Amino acid sequence: MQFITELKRTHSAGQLRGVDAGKEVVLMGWVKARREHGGATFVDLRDRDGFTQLRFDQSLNADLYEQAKQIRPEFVIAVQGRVESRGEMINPEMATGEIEVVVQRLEIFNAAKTPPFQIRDDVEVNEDLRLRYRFLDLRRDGMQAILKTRSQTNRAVREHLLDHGFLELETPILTKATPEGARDYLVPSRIHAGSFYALPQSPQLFKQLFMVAGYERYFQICKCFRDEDLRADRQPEFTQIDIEMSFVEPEDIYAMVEGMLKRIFKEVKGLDIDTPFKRYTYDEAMARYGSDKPDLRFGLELQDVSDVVAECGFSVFTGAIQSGGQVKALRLPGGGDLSRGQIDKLADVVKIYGAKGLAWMRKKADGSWQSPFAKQLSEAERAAIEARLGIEAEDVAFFVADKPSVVAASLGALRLKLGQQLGLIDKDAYAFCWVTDFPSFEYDEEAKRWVAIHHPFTSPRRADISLMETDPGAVYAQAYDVVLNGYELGGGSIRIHEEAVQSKVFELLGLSKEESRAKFGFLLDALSYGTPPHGGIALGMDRLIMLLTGTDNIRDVIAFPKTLKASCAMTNAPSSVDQLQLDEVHIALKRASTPVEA
RNA sequence: GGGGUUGUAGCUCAGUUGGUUAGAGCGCUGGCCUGUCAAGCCAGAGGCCGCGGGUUCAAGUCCCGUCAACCCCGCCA
Repeated sequence: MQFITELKRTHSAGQLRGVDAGKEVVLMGWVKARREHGGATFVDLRDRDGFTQLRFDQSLNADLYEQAKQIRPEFVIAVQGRVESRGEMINPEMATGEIEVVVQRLEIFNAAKTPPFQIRDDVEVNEDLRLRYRFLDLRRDGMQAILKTRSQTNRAVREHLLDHGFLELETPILTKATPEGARDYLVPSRIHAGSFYALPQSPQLFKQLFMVAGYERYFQICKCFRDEDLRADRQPEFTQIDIEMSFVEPEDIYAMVEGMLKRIFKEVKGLDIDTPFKRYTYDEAMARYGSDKPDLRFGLELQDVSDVVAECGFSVFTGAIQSGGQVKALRLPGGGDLSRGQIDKLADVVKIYGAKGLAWMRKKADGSWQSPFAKQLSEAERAAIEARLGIEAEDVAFFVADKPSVVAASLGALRLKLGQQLGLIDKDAYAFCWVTDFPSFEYDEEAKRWVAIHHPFTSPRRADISLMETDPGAVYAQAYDVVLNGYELGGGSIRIHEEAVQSKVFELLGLSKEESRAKFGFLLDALSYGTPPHGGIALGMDRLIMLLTGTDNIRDVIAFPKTLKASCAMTNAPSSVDQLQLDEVHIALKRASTPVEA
């Protein structure tokens, strides 16, 4: 025995071809399948490269044939043998199908219990079981392909940025809690009783300080942490491609990111994507798509009909307009065959986003309207709506009347729902765009104060700086998102590089001079010691991999993800800790916690 | 914090208006088979119907609670 010390693996399991016939080889890997034929046993041997058929033949070696009978799926074995052509028996379906390895020597490194689920892509398995046995799930071809794509993407990012003069620099994981933004993950300090580090929500300030320090072009592929509720595309810890550049304006960032994404798609998918990307201002995206991350793979744009129905007899419309709202519509060409039941289901969609209801009309073949509110409109008003929306016979149009944020959210969601339901989305398309000119601030009704929409270090447009004192809601930011197929792939901004402007923003956000000093004194100091104009962007690596691999679940692209409740099904993190550990970090629990099995 | 879906064999699921002994495919175990291709044929084992209450003569099925996973709203500078 002692195979591993005597013999080295000569080939991977995906490597051998017809021309290799006659070679003596050593393969090591996992048993994917065993087919017993009474006198001959075939074993598919898998490694991360592929799989190769092994043959154990009773007539050639009876002892070995008996040994092979104990082999089961997922055993890890090593074999030495001779590559033979399969002659007439070639399997064109598999890469190594021209050959098989006739085994002369076998060693079982490790037997395997019957796995809790079959290791194959075509067997559906409950996700929580997959996550509990993630080390088995990750053996599946599909998962291996995703993580290989992830590795290739990392490589393409690094090569591209290094080629363009960026330095890959690291920033702290143990850092300072921030008053703005997402909830922080906290780490108690042992040495400083009662004090806490926070895990970074992003390396935002550190990368700006690299610019202050004169590094000019920085990037990092880094973990970020946000303690907020999760979604299909959100994890508590996620990976970001973090970029910052000095002496730039937004156009420089756009060009750089477009070049990088072009390279990624070329190297990873072999696809040439079109650049430059389309551009929409935030206001335009919201108006036309009801979203700041529009899915441009299909049409169904929204239309404002407020002016047309302002004087009509339908109080749902006029009431919304009179209280400062609007009425917008979405025309569905050929939607006339939707049933009432289907329309009711669509009404449920808009209600999720706060719409009180979904008004609709259908233009029948004879030109008349079928609609719950048709009678409330004059003939002229109906004609004006038809003209505005371009309604033709057998079209349906949907209307939402409410305040603008509700109209956008609900019709935007309805648009996506219809796009998916009616198969309007080309699954192979990659529709990129930039969304630019976000508002800088919005008023938080609950907190009764202004908050930054992007982050407090984002530079307002220079012309808008004076508006900060008079009309903060009218200030637009030099902020931009890059959007792909309805996902926010990344976002960034030109940063404030003047201490006076930064102080003004802190003031607007309700931070006193003392608080500003306490929380961000180091930043204000830095801005006072020679700071270049600078800006950057961060791209969500996990979402990028999702789009590159065609999954809609972020857990599929993370090797060891958390569940929706932010726990790890495999390790059972988070778990309780010993009293001693708590004492060391000066923490007393409010009430005795239920011990969690670690 | 709120709304929704799911939970039955190792896995994926079926299980009627509440009614006899809870089924299927895959997997597993054993047998047969020398050219299979994530084989085929035969046989067998395998069930806390998520958990706890309740209604009922009778509950996998109805009701209440609870746990877990998932999807969404809020939240995510």
